[in-house]
Amino acid sequence: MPISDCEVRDPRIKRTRQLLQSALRTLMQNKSFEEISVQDITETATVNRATFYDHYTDKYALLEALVAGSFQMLLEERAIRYGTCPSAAGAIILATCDFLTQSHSNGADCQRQSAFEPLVEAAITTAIRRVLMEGLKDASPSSGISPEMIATTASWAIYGAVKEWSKTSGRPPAEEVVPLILQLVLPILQSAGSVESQHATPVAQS
Amino acid sequence: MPISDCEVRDPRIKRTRQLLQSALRTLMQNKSFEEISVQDITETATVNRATFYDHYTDKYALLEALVAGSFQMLLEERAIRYGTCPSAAGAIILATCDFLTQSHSNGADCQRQSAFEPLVEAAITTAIRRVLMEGLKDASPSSGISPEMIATTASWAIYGAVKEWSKTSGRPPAEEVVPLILQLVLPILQSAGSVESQHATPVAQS
DNA sequence: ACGCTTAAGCAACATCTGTCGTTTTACTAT
DNA sequence: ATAGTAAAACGACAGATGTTGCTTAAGCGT
Repeated sequence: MPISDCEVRDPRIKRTRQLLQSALRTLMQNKSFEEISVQDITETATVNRATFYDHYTDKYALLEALVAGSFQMLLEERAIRYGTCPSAAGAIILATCDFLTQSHSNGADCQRQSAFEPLVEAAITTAIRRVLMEGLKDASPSSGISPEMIATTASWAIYGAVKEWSKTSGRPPAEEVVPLILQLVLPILQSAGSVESQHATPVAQS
Repeated sequence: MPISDCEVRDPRIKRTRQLLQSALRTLMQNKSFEEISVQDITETATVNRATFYDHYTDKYALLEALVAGSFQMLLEERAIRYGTCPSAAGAIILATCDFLTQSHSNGADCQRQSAFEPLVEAAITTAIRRVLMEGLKDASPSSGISPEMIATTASWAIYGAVKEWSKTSGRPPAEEVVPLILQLVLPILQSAGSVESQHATPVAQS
């Protein structure tokens, strides 16, 4: 039975999971995710196959953990916290752009891989939501909309927008779309009855 | 090689896919998706197992087709088109609410099913995006944001919001959240430089 | 009605999966 | 240091997967 991922004291567990995750990382540089078997993973990780199932229910769970961890780390590296204010939200959007383009160019062709992309999506939106919630937990729900609802909606909107951008062929650089996406997402965040958002904030550029 | 799904002339193909999809439907009333094997599906569909792979790469692809088709049908039943205006957007949100609660109560316990939910999400956002695009294709991109970007962002925001609502334990009835979600999503849609959206439209209820 | 085309049925295959029980080894607390 | 705890290795299992080559039969155009 897989134990929650962060509160791991035992170094053996940490080691094994690390091995499995980096093994998957390595393999995905050559094969597409769907072509990789649990056998492949445990083999290159030098871990017994049965041990794999002590940690993850299947390879999809491993992928989810890998992506969630990587993205979480990226956010922390950039010291992104309390994501409500425009600058923080912009930083989150930029990070998502970087992460997606990076894993897109990762050799793992993102053709029609039935279950691959949807899983990544879930991992990323969850991480974004977490950061946004930090910045919303002290906001009064003046609009009748719960902070959870706002955080979830905003996180999905961000991921959707970035995904749309990342799959555009002749896409502009990330720094250029970030303000555009921000323009779409800010109204959502400002629906939280925060201290200074009672006016409409039209953003009207151009 | 699975052929695109709607342009099917041959009645044999239509028949087989129908059998497979309704077989999955039936089985999901008792077992969770992860517990269902391709064997189970083909068995209850009275279709040869090898034939399954002539139509879908795996059971996840079948699920995706099933969900996409069902949701699409729901939208068409309600005659939802050109989803940009508030009333149409509200109808889309309500439909999503209904669809999610329905499939949630479907006996398929939505515990930690690694790849199940994420896949459903992809199918639904795609369908929502399609409807939204119909209403945006004639909107001038005055804000520098492409209609595709707006449609994608809005569709993800909608799905995220509805999902958050549907997993809330003591949730209000659907009719009650629709206007709230609408309030979050409308600003996105109105970022398209449509004919009559230059004013802020604050919606300010309560 | 007839023949061409193509889907579906069928059997068999190597491989992968998920699980179990047992043994061995590594960490933790005292 | 040592005993107790828990993870990892190992071998083996029934079952599911995805693919292949071949045969049967249903749909389509003439």
